[in-house]
Amino acid sequence: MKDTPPYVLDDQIGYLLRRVTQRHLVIFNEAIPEVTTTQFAVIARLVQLGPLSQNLLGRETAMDAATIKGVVDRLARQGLVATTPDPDDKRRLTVTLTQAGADLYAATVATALEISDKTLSPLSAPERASLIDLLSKLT
Amino acid sequence: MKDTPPYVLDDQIGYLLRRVTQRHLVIFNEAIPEVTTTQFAVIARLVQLGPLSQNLLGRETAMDAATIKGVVDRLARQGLVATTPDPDDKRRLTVTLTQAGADLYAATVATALEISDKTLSPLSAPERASLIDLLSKLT
DNA sequence: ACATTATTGTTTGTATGCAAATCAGTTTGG
DNA sequence: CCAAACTGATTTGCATACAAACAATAATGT
Repeated sequence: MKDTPPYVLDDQIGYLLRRVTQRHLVIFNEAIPEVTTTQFAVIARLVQLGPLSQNLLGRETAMDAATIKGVVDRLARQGLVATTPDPDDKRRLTVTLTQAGADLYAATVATALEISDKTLSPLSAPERASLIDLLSKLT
Repeated sequence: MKDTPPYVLDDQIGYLLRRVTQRHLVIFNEAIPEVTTTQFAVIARLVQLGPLSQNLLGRETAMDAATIKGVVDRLARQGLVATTPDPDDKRRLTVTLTQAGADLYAATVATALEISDKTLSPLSAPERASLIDLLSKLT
């Protein structure tokens, strides 16, 4: 008859994820204060995939419809994206990157890579690759 | 002269952390709908450390003063913790686990461990240990 | 003793993030 | 064809999460 293992908060995957995320957000915000990590993810997807409907953009960036709406609204307020109605489907709202959005991406993408590097800086190169690989499997 | 590596959103540590966290929150919420992950972390710390001042409790659970206040308020509303003024330091608010809070912890801690397991279920045992170890280094 | 500094807690504002309800528009099956 | 099912977008409500400003209290140094 085995004992239940003790519950050590600091070793739980959820708690570790939260703390590492916190550290990453600080690093990101110091390096690119103009936008948040989620906003940058949206911009990166628009660069990669071109204009998308709002909900599809949300799915491509792992945000539900309510969340992506808020993010797109704030990006639009900053002039980084624009929304236009879709003539083929009157329900759809097409989200497009503006020139200002494209410029911001061009100006910050190298920094974004440095941010990822800095977040992983306590790890060796093989450890970094291993962590990315392991996290990818948990998606 | 080297090329800048391409920016692949899906390989960025921040994006992966967000997605894995999302998956974990779903698993947690299905298994223990009574409280959130952060609320459970607070309860676990109170079990481990006993009554603490609100801000110290926040530091022990990686939440700033504003965040821990909200979490404590919601736990108190559910009757899982209670707050009492500290006679020795009139600024301090001591947060104590109630009997209901202790009961909930006792009833759910085994499930909480299963949640961590389920979150890590796509990984082998050595991979799980490796991931926990790598994440711990990024705190 | 007392002015400076630090700490504790609160409040406001902004930004995710999800659930659930709702409305408009589109697709599909019989 | 047309009712039913589905999809896109919006809104509300709740729960983190942090920044900044504030008031009350405590600790510190001279």
